[in-house]
Amino acid sequence: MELYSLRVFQTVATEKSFSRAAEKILRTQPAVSLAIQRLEHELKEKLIDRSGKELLLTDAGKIVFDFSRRFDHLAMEMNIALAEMRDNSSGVLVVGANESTSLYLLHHIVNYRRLYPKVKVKVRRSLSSNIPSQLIDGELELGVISFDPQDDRLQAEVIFTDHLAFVVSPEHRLGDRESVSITELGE
Amino acid sequence: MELYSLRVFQTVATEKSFSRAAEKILRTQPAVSLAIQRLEHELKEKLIDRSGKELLLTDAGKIVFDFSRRFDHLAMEMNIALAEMRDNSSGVLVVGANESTSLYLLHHIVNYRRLYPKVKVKVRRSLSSNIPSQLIDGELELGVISFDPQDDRLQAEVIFTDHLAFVVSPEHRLGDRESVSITELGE
DNA sequence: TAAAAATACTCCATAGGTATTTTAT
DNA sequence: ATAAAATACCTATGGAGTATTTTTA
Repeated sequence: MELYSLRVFQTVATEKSFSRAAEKILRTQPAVSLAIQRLEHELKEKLIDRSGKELLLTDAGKIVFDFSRRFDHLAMEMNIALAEMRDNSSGVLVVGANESTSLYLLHHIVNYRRLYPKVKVKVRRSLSSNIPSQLIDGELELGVISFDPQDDRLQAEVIFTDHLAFVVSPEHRLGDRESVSITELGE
Repeated sequence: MELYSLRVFQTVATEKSFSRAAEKILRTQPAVSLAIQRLEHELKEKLIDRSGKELLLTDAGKIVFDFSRRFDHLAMEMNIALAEMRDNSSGVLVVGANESTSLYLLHHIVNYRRLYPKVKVKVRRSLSSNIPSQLIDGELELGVISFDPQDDRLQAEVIFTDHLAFVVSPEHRLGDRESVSITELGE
């Protein structure tokens, strides 16, 4: 059973006429007749009493009429729910990143836009060290950095893991070392 | 938007796969793909995120999924309501009538059966004068008589009005009368 | 590379239209 | 006799199938 048949039936019931209903839903009278017959056949119930002077609903017809209105209401409710959602899902998402990290961001933006095509994504070029404070200030919604921000007002998630190779001349002070820590490089 | 599309979407969402959903609803995978695309196009909302490893619903998808279940429940409720009604509308209707009144009954039986094809109508041939007491006893549901039963345990409704012509020889005692009352005939 | 989904195309079922008949008042 | 609904028949839209390509992990 489909919503369209119920809407046809609902129109016939309210208009109390097949031909007026047909006019209202922009169909011909035979199309309406057949739609009602199909619905009656599907539900295995006569819905309309065509015998009397004015068109009347059978007991089953009254039940179906009642439910067809409830189906309509539900459809309307759904549209409202979707409309409300749209107001919150269309807008701008500002992401902070710098030249090196934005490379790893691209793939995620592609995925995000598939999900929310209505949201405009803005990538703001920003000094890595400034990104945490900009997030806290609300200037950015998301930021990409290559260190742990260590701030419990922020939530961090690893999106990419990279390997850094340290290349140096054999004459250099660290030239014969197997591995070097980041802090040693800072010295 | 039709219930079928919602059911297809619901199946895809629960199965988390287009092909498994197709199998379940006895359709091919492309048919399911297109049905979802039509629904998305109609609602102007992406419903399913196909990018990730596992199939996920978008925000709109979650809303539609929720409503599709409510639509299902409503359809089920309607079927239950109709089933309950059927229990009360199938049975036997016993009508009492005699030879002369049953003539006028036929048309009403035809109409009644159009309304309630499941009810068996039995016409019991009965002496007119016995019908009121049989109705009171519950042996009959309805009776057709040609006089007012004058009993407040019974409800009477005129279903036909007839004219009786009195035909008599001109030699007869009442031969020259313009009109004759029923009581005079009884004398 | 393998799976799952999307696309291309073809076909056919069925909803809807036109013309007409039947029914009811 | 008239108005409304049902029926007959035909057409065409669009949903579903098969075959294939594209995508993504």
